[in-house]
Amino acid sequence: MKLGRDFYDRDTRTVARDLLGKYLVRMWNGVPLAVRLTETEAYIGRMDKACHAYNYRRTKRTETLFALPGTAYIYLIYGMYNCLNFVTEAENEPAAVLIRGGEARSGMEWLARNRFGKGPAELSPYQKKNFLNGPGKLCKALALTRRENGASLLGEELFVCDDLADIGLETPLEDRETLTVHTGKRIGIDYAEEAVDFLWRYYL
DNA sequence: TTCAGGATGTACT
DNA sequence: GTACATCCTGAAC
Repeated sequence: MKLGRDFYDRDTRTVARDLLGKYLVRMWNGVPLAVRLTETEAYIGRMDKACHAYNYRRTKRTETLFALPGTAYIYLIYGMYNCLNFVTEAENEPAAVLIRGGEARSGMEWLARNRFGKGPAELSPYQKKNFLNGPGKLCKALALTRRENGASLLGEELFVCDDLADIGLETPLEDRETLTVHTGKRIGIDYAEEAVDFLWRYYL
């Protein structure tokens, strides 16, 4: 089933946890690229110094964080990489889940081409091991850039579902096993004072 | 396998 | 001008 607005319209930490094991689907040249989500982080503007919209700071960049839940927030980081987030909680409550990592489930040809400019068979062991284990890597493989900032997650082009049958594929048995969710401190936010210790990173 | 260093552009002070 | 929710390469071990 495709996740609807109600899924995103909840506490951001709950959404971040519940997204683990779900499938992010990106339509690309008429083909579904599907990634099983394995790592997420929560960012909550009203109380979190690590959030771009901390204390409701509203700028051109953070505007998307104030949008309806179920909106994609994509920003440029370090001048060359894009990071994908899902906007959560009520409209005008700036919060989102950063998508930090996943595993390829469908559209491997395109994912590999987008990521490394070559086919899956040509990838080195190192490239396979580090295929989608980072927010910039995931965006590159899915060809997501700031052009998609503000896009809806409830349409046909970009969405999340809990079963690969939703895109006409079979869900692997291993994906049906009980999930073990780990929590930890978020990555790369050393500047965020007390918020560096929040255990708002979730991973399988 | 780990580490240092560099790439690169924009948002915000 | 400074920092940034990152990633890759090459060298050392």
